This record gives sequence, C-alpha cells and structure tokens, in this order.
Amino acid sequence: MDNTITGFFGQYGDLEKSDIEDIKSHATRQIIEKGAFLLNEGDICKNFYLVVDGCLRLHYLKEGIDTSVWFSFKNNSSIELYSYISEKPSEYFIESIEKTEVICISKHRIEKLCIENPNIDSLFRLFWQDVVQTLIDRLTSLHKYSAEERYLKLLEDTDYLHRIPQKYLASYIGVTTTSLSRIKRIIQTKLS
Amino acid sequence: MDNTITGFFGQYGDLEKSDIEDIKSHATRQIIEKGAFLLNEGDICKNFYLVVDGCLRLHYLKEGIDTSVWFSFKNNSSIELYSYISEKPSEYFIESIEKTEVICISKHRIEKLCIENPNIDSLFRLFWQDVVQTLIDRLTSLHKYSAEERYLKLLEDTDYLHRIPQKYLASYIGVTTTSLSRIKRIIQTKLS
DNA sequence: TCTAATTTTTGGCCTAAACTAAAAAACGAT
DNA sequence: ATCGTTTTTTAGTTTAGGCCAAAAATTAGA
Repeated sequence: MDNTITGFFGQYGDLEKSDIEDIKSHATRQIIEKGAFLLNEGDICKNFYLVVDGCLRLHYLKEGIDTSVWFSFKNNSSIELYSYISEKPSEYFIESIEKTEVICISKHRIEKLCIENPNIDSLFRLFWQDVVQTLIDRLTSLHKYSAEERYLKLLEDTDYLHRIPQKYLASYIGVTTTSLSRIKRIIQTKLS
Repeated sequence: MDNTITGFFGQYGDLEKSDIEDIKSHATRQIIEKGAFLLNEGDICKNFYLVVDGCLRLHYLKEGIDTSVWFSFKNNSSIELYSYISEKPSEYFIESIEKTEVICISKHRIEKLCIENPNIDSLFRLFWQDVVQTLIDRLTSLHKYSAEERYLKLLEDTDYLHRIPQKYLASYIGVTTTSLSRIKRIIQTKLS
C-alpha cells in the first residue's frame, strides 16, 4: 500500500511519512476479479482508485458500441472524472480487465484530507493539472495525427500496452478493430 | 470591469463585494486591435485573460496549417492552459479576431489571491473543474460525432458563432474549410 | 485435449472527408 | 464605386477508415 501511495503521489511532490499515514488511514484495499466492474453506468463516481496491480479500463457504450477511454495500470489512478466532479450519474464503466488490486479513497475523504493537510492539497492540485495536460494531449493527438501515428505513439509511450486486448485498444485510438488490424499489418510491411 | 468579473466568476459561485475589489485591484485592462496577438508561440502564458468584449482565438500552427482550438467572447476566459500550467514556452497563439477589450490578471497574482482569499480559491477550483469537463466534452464529441453533427451541435451551443469566420471554425470542428462548406450545403439541402 | 466461443485478420465494397484547383462571392482600402 | 485581396463555394479526384462477412487464430471450458 505504501509503495502505491508513494508511487502515485510521488509524481506530484514529496511526501512526508505523516502524509502517507494520513492517506493510508482513509484508504481501503479491494480485489476486483477480471471482468468485474468498479463503476457502472448510472452510478455516481464517489471514489478515487489507485491501482496496486492489474489493469482497469474506463469505457462507455453508445448505441451498443463499446469505446475505451482510459487504461490504468500499476500506480495509476482510475476515476471517472466527469461524474466525480459533477456528482451526477456516470455514463461510463470502470471494468477490471485483469484481476486487479486497488486502493480506494472516497472523494469525501480526499476533500477532508486536502483541507486538513496542505501538503496533500498541493499534491492534488498538481494531479488535477496533470489531468488537464493529459486531456489536452489526447485532444491534440486526435486533431494532429492519423490513426497510424496515434498507434505508433501509443506503442512508444505506454508500458504494458501488450496487456490490453486489441478490441479495447482500437476504440481508444479512435478506430475499429478491423482498421487497427490493418494498421498493424501496414506497419509490419513498412518495417520489412 | 465589475460586470465582467461577476459575469465570469459568478458562474462558479457567489462573490462578495470585497472579492470583486480583491480581484479588481490586481487586474489591468487592455485593448487588443483586430489581428493583434496576446500570446505568441514561444511565449510563456503568464496571464489569465477575461474578455470584456470582442473575440479571442486560440490556435496553433502545425506544418504551416492553422488550427483553431478555442474562441473566447464576452465574459469568457482565454488562457493557453498547457503553458499556463507548465510555465513552458507555448506552442499556441492567442489572437484577437475583433477589436477586443480584456481584463488581465497574472498567474502570480491569482495564486496569491487564492492563498489570501479562500472564497476566490474556491471559485478557481470550480473553474478548473469546468476546464476538465469542457476538455472531456470536446474529446468525446470528436469520438462520438461526425463532422456534420459536430457542426450542428456547435450551432446550437454557441452564441456569437456567426462572428467567427468559417476558415477558423473549420479547423475547430476538425475539418478543412472545403469540407465545412460542403457540410453547410448538405444541411441546407436537407432543410429545404 | 478437444470443442466452442471469442478475437483477430483478411477481403470486398462504400463513404466521409482530404487534397487540388478554379470560380464565385465578400470584404477592404483607396 | 472599383480594384485587389481574402474568403467561401464548387467540382473532380483520392484516400483513410468504416462496414459487412467470412476465414484464421487464439483462448477458455468441459
């Protein structure tokens, strides 16, 4: 648990031992079996999840079509931002695509922690800034790059990519599985 | 100036007279002539701009191609988020596409205000949440909707849309000017 | 291990939107 | 008002990626 807390929050600043204790004292651990859901459409996302190990997928269904929005691995957070912020029912799912262990902290608790502990408040500020930058990056890459470029970029940037089934990856980069398969073949033939 | 401050911040909570004074005391007014730039590529975005009247356009150049990212009208903010957050040189421009009056507050000042005045701090928290939601909306609309749908949605949602030249609008919804023109014709023929 | 279900790949066809170029329309400055 | 510039529209061609269906490969269950 400590490893995950430092592994995640450490990206956003230095943590005192007391900060780790503070966070830990309000966090719970959960094991989510492969295929189980941490959030269902219609739920309000009241929790902040940190992946200890495994993989979570954020996705939505639109007219029966499943679109992946985000993947979270070891030391990553998984939250459905829109519902978390608005406290309205989510249009998304958070699904475990491997047996996954998470640390769960409620939004309520986080807000208290941020009020009580300025150091943690500062970590979360930086976390939210990171969220904004990540969103801008994704938006820009959809505008700027072709599907093939987006796939190649993803290969470079993402550890653990091989653990994500293609059917989930395809919608993440904004194409069908058919197209992703073709894109992969094109890349192969270019290399040889 | 008061009208713009309440018009903008009022979206995020109630302002006391003293809060308005607080903000006002650190804000300056500027007039930007049509075609002038508030931010150039390579600049660091150190200011938060509020449009009193007129229109600002955020855009970038990629291989000579101009892509619009955001438009700000009366009572909207205009900042280049990425550089504002990271304090690194911007890859964007903020250009005035009409004679525009803005209120300018430096990031430095905003941070001080947020520390000194919890009420203002809370307004800015909500502002940043709004930013996240807006980014998610744009990202989702690129995934979910066709160019035609995106254009129709924009027509519904955006006041002042008619004040944005098509050449700027096209890249905003992610198509070429040629395509936008064709899309408009298709919509026309459908209506008649 | 064998079978059934699920994923991934392949092929054929189709469409939305890009690209190029040129015509038409709108705008601006004298 | 007129000429020159910029913007928008139209037309023709090309292409990336969607859709459908079937084959091949992989995975999971009995």
